[in-house]
Amino acid sequence: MEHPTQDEAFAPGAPVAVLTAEPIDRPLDYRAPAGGLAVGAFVSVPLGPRKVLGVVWGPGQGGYAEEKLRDVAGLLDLPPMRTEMRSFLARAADYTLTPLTLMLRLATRAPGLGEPPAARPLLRLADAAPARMTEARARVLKAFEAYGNLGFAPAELAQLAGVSGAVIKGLEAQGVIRARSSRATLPFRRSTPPRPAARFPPIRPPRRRPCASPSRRRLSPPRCSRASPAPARPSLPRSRRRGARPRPPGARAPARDRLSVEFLDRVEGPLRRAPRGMALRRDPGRPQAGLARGRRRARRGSWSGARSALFLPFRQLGLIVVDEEHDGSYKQEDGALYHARDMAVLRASIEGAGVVLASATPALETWANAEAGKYARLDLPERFGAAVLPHMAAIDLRAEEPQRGRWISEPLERAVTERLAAGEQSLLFLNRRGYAPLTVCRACGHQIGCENCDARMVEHRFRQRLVCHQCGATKPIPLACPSCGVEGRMTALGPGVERLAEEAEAIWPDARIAILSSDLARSAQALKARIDVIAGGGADIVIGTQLVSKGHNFPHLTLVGVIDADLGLQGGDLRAAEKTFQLVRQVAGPRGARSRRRASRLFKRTNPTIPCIQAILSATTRASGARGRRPRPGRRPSLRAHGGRHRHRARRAAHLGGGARARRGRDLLRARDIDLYGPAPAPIARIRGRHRVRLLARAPRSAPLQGALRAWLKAVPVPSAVRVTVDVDPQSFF
DNA sequence: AGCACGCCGACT
DNA sequence: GTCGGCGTGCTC
Repeated sequence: MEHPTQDEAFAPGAPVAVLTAEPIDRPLDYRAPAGGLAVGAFVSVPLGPRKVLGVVWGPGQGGYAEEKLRDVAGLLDLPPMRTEMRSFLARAADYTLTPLTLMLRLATRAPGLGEPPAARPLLRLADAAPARMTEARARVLKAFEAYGNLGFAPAELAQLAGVSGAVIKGLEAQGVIRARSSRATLPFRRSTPPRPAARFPPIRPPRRRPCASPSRRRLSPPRCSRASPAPARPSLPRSRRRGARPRPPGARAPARDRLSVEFLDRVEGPLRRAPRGMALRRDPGRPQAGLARGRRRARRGSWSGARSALFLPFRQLGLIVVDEEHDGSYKQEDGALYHARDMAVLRASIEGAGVVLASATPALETWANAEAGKYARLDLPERFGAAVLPHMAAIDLRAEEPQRGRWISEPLERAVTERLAAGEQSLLFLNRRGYAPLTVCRACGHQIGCENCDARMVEHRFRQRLVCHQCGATKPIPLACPSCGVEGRMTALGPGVERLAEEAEAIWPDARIAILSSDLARSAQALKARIDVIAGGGADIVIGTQLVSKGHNFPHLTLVGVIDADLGLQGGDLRAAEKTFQLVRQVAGPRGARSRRRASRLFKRTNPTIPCIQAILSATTRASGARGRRPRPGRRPSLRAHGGRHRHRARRAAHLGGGARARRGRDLLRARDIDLYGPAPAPIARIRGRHRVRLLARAPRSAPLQGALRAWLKAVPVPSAVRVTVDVDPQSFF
């Protein structure tokens, strides 16, 4: 959608298009109130029985009976959304094929904007049984069984149980579930205290300003006013200047003293024009406090934050730093499927700002962009974080296969024993939570799966339960086979970190062994504390999942053993190799610099000749593992269809790929050089009881991908119950 | 997010 | 026929 200029204004009574943050994928028309409106203004508008937040997006679109238009309810006391931000949201929505309203929601979710999340009490199970039991009601009760009677928001409960809101409402009306305000007493589901109720900004009466230009406030001068700031000074985020976060020795953020002249040249230009900066950090994985502060600060200066910081209303943005740009948590995986790194690049280009993508292990696409000359590559001076390059070796399991039921091979065992003797720390990395990924009956071969998902249940020995890693459902470990009834033959197959720890305890009974796995901590804080203790030398052998790579520094670590690194490389996930490479580098990378020890890494795998492993082993420069591994694959958007819980709908979802109209859709893509594969059942064809299929497209880099996909979505007969989501650049192909 | 509508199967 | 239960679509 074209944007009018910021100065565009609308007379009282004129139809204006207002974009709300509601799930309607276009702006709705309203009448400008007395006093008129400027484009970009934050307004409150009536929608059905409610009043919702919106942004004036342009002149009325028409197409809706003009006499039915309702009036804009009020003008919010906020600076209007700038043209750059509107344009950013529109282009981001366009690029990711996300409804524009969803993008607006991201930009307005910060506290201090938008409606207060109604402090509605949470629903808990009461003692009453429903008068009539139905399939849907049983699912709700089961959800309580699986997750505990913790209290859920209505929508949350509906989602967990896989039912519509109507079911929840019905049960509530019968007194089977009851609302009780207990938000604050929940032990760890919610880490934030209840929020104050009144957060809706006061609505001021419309101003008498007929068609004048919108309020162009004078900003108070920035607090640290320097004519020509050096990049590391006012431009870098406050948290960093405060030194709130200790930086690992291999830090990759621009450090003032060490930046190359070239870097200064490139960065100073934009900063001189617009001396404000934003730094994106990896997502901490829990709700961000302080976004309201971020909003206020962003208008005047700099801010650092996770993905959500992308949508803060900076003015005069000069530089965006994306720290650890390769990190997977920059990819938002539900709702709007965007990659924060790419959106940072987009935003910077709209704002005329510079971007620094910082990483010791760049993502493939970043590497390619640098190779292609689209990005300038800046290598930090070698001595900066220059660890002695760690020694790496592959263990060929064809020769060194451990005994059945064991996963620590001879050479790895010897290496760990050596480290133990030297008083150094070892890490055994295995990306599988729990004790064993598979529980089978030795009598009949039956495997225990989740009832709601087509996934196998994972044994968690500490919890003494089987857990579904897709939906979280749990059940006790059965003694007798649920299929054939034979007792005592249920067997745990395959390794998880818990089982690996068991093996390690048997081998090294005197060593201090610690497991680092996200499900073994009660809260994010507890987890952090635990990691700190372990990293500080509290364990001799650390057994961990990918959690260990999340930016933690293990100064005593000198050995990393990757258990079954090859498993991830042979699955359907084409990025697995890249991820493994990055992970190992992150964990054992230049961080050893401080201790000046040589870190060695051992790959335990069956076939060390696979190119990725070769690349990792021969890595002599920071990113060479990414070099020359395979030709650029072009772009591979993934399309997923959720068919709902009914099998016939799932089947209809699957027919997205067949039929006459679908064939026309396929031709439409092929005409633009885009191939469509599938549909195939998703690797886990059912999650939470919902069936899913997936299609994979392959497009050359030059193809007009978004337009083609949009046309395809229009041409293909998508049944109403089927939801299709498109991920333009998926991180994994699931 | 909340409500109205209309479909469907169970019961009168 | 009717009614309760449920998913779906609409909201300017």
